[in-house]
Amino acid sequence: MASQGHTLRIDAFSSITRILDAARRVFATGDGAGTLDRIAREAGVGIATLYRHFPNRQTLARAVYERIFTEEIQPILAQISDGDAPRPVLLDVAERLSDIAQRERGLVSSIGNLTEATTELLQRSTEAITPIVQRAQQAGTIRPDIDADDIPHLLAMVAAALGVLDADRTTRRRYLSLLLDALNPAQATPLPTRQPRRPAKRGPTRT
Amino acid sequence: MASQGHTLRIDAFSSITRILDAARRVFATGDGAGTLDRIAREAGVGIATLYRHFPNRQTLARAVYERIFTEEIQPILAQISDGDAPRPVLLDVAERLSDIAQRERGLVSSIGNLTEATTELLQRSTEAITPIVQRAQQAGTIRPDIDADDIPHLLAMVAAALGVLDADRTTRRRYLSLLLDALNPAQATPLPTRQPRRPAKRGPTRT
DNA sequence: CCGCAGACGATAGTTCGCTATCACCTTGGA
DNA sequence: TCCAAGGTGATAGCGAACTATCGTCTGCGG
Repeated sequence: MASQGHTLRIDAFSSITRILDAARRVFATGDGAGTLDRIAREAGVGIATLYRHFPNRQTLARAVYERIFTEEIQPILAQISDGDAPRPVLLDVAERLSDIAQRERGLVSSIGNLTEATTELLQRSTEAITPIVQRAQQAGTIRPDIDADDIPHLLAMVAAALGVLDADRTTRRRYLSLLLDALNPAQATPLPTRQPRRPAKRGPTRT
Repeated sequence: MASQGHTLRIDAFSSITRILDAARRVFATGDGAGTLDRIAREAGVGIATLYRHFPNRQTLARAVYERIFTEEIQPILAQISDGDAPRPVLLDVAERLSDIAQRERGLVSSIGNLTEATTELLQRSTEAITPIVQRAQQAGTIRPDIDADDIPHLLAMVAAALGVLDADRTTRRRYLSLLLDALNPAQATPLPTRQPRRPAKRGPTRT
């Protein structure tokens, strides 16, 4: 991993970067069954180097996820201004998180617990989230008994579940809307309508 | 697995049962790293027999989960009478599901996507869930734009997230309460108060 | 009660995640 | 400029998930 006990030597930094790039490509290809050996080869490093920086597959996957998060989600949180209404911002974040989960199937299957990983990443942005929650509460658009620390959990929970559900956009909107209504029961809005259904399965029986 | 194309021979049925029992014990022991080899040994069957019935670890884990679900959750759903208020029933189900997830760590880590697995199991009980939702909607305690088919997704999502969160009972109550408020914004109740926080983590940087 | 479909255990083999070792090369501070 | 701290690739090895094969045994329908 890249917890800098001190500064990284530039060769190590370069290895890590190339491994992450290769891992992102390989995880995105196929169903996520790509071997670590292949990632090392595509990165142009030895397998030992890969393991030196990322002790196991899950750690590597989470590091890739962190990168994607930093690119796609952080900027949204960073650019919140005082004028923004909280509801669209939260909805945007949740929607993009579920986009990522839906798009990066292979990656997600190597991450392990997606909800947990997402929660941790969102918690680093507490400074960005806290003020918008507070403003919304003063404006009465988020119930007062919600704590800013709840938001990462709630967003991660919904986004992870929706991402893996491979739900269409309408269904996702539906559940996101429900979440936001939960945050603000006083101003609940009608839910988008539902889609069809799927079949059921079998259990072990004898007769 | 045990999709009966026809009837199971009793020796096969016995093997499956013993494998499931052993798997449950082994998954419950330690962190869930127990080998399939050990499960086969404890079940008193050959490893080939295990693989014959359960093509991989995840399938086996889900079969064990299905059993636990059948024992602990199905009865609750089956015993719903017309007099029961929906809120406590849904809360009870969600709470017990998250109990299971919290208790069966090792099992859960082999299941893969817990939300998905739980949703599928709950969907088999649609017949039990539909009427209580309808009654509640007539009574005005569940918003009319919720569909009974939403309930499995919502319960599974919350229960899976809470189970893995290793949250204390208060925190879990808090989020469950929030879910129920989402179902019925008109009668939202105050949330239980929050607990402390945890630290943050490091990202890969160079300097 | 007989025959056979089909379930069984043993065993061998492949792949992949992960650990360990080691001689060699690069970086960056002194 | 030098040199040691530490990063690097190659390689060997282990354990576990899974696949495949095969000769044997047994439940059960006829």
